[in-house]
Amino acid sequence: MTTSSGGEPAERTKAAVLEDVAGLAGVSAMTVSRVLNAPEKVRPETRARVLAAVQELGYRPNFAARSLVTGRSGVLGVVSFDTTLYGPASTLYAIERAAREHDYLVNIASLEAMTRRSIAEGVDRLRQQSVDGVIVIVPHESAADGLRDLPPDLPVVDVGGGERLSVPAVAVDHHAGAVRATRHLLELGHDTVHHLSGPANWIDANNRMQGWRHALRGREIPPPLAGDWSANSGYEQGKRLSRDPSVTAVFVANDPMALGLMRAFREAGRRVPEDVSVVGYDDVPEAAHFWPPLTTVRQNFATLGRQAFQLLLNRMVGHDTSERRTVEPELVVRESTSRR
Amino acid sequence: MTTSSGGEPAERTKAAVLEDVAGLAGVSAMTVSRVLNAPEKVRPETRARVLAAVQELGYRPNFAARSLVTGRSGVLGVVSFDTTLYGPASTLYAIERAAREHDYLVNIASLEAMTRRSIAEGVDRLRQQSVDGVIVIVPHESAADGLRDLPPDLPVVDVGGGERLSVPAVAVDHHAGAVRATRHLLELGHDTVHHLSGPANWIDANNRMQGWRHALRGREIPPPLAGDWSANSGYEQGKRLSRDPSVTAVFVANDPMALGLMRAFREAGRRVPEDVSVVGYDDVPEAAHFWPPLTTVRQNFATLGRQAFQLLLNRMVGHDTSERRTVEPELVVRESTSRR
DNA sequence: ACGTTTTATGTTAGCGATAACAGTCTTCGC
DNA sequence: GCGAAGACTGTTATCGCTAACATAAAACGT
Repeated sequence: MTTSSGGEPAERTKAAVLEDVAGLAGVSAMTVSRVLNAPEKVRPETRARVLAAVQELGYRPNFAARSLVTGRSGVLGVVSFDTTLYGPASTLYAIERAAREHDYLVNIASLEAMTRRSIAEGVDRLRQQSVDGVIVIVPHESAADGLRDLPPDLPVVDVGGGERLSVPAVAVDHHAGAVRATRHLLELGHDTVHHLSGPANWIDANNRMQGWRHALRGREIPPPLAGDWSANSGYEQGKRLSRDPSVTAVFVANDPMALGLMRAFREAGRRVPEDVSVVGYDDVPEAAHFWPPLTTVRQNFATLGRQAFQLLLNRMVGHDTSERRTVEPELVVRESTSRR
Repeated sequence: MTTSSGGEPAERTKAAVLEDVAGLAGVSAMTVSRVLNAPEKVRPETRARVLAAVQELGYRPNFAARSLVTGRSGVLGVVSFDTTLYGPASTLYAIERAAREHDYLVNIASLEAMTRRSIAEGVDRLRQQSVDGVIVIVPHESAADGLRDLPPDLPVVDVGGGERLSVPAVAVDHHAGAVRATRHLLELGHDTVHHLSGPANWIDANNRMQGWRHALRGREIPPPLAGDWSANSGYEQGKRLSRDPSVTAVFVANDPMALGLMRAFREAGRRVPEDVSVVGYDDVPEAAHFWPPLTTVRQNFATLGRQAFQLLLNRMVGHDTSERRTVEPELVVRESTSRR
């Protein structure tokens, strides 16, 4: 496999390396390296010659070698739970785009479970591949713990992972979002608002529930139900809720569950929004076409992702801010809510 | 935490390297390397000592160094267009899981556009980071071209990228899926079936359209409409279609568009399924809770992703098969279709 | 003109790991 | 009991690149 002593220059057998380019251009390897990394330090003339050689040989720098000597890899990692869910998927996508603009590649590590262990393990997997930094998208209580004892030398940024984090973080202000959703229903004249929450220990679920509670202060607060984010769980809990004739308004913690819930109500003969108003959360692209079109709370995942990347970039160049940024969600009123 | 072995100088300043571990364990670096890569070649006793040293120093192998010498990186790349769409997201997720089981990490490169250029560029981005192989998820006509002139040394597998590909590929048999969907409607007594297709030049869209055409042989084939996969486009085209009273059955190329279309029909006073039957495609998790619950064609993205990874693994160990595997979709009958 | 800076390129020395070969030290056959 | 095979462990020699220093050539000031 090695270039045996053959007197002829080995053709396209092995990928060209720096030395080959240097030879062809009649310069030293170092000069080639400079052309690639700091072109302004090389005379235009030489540069052109080198570039031509690069072109001719189809040379591509060996990433591992460069990484070995510079200590940077140009890759950043994203640890996420279920990249199939709308939120994480959108965030990931935004991160990837932001990263690309800065010439970073993105490595993903999705988690089997959301436990302290598995988060640490995910970060570790990435770290072994020497990523330059990690963004963690784990909207679960366990995130805070999982991030507690990380190697301090690895820049980490969290997305949507709760309050008391030891690292820079970006999050959507779900409390505010929930308050807006709930107030909207109250302002329509409903005496109280029921709540279908997300699964226990999910940060988003908790924050939204707290926001709902907060907005309901001074009123009767009905016991919340919990789903698992799926339309199916919304349907199941919806069937239960639809048996209670006093229910006139429901704030559902995400859109798919709202969809399921509305179906259950409809099947039970309760019209939305005439008999009961429903507000969702997320504003998935389909929400505007649910039946009826869903009033919901829009999260700007693109901004979230971009901000996360920015924060990570800051951390990577040294700024040791433990900054925490917040993205405001927005209520989108459509036709699933109406005056009492 | 760290061992409280006081008095030791220069702790936790630099990450430990092989040599450090070797020193602590009283062996050579090579032996440490062996313990990590071929434990059976080291006496249990020594192995234990080394492992203890690894533990104590919190040693992690330097990926770049290893990669430089072995020529393998343990990373594979996925080139995809829009990882926000249900299909690609699910496929990506499945690939990631399969990869993890085999200790591979996944690098993603999403594309700005689907052109030959941009695909080549995406593969290139990944290649520069020396991925061991690439899976391309680009369900567009341009994929075939984009994959034509790839470096032959890089293992590449395609997912859902059309017929005449120069690389191993996995794909869902959309033709069959569309035939099933269309036949289902015909069997329910509809004279013909209208079609709302995906955007031009998307492989899936074309295949489904062809399947639909095929199933309609010998009958009047109404001119198909085209959307852009979004619920919104389904709504717009639905409005148009709902004005034609002769329409009694529609096969829609994906579920979100079907959702939008059903909304349009409903708003136009045409009941689904009493007046018009609708079949979607994808079976997104929400489809069962649309109103009415959507009859659709289920694609098994998990299988698709797993197979893609398998194929890539084969190619990476040398098997130069240009194998092409097919995954069969399945019709799921729910309540959006009924007898004429 | 001359030393001094500036600019352009070359040299040397690793980065941290593993492959390949080279020793030791056992173990074993007869 | 002694050479040979085997089991472990150690010694180089890279892998491809870039930091840091060294050198040669050009530009500059007075």
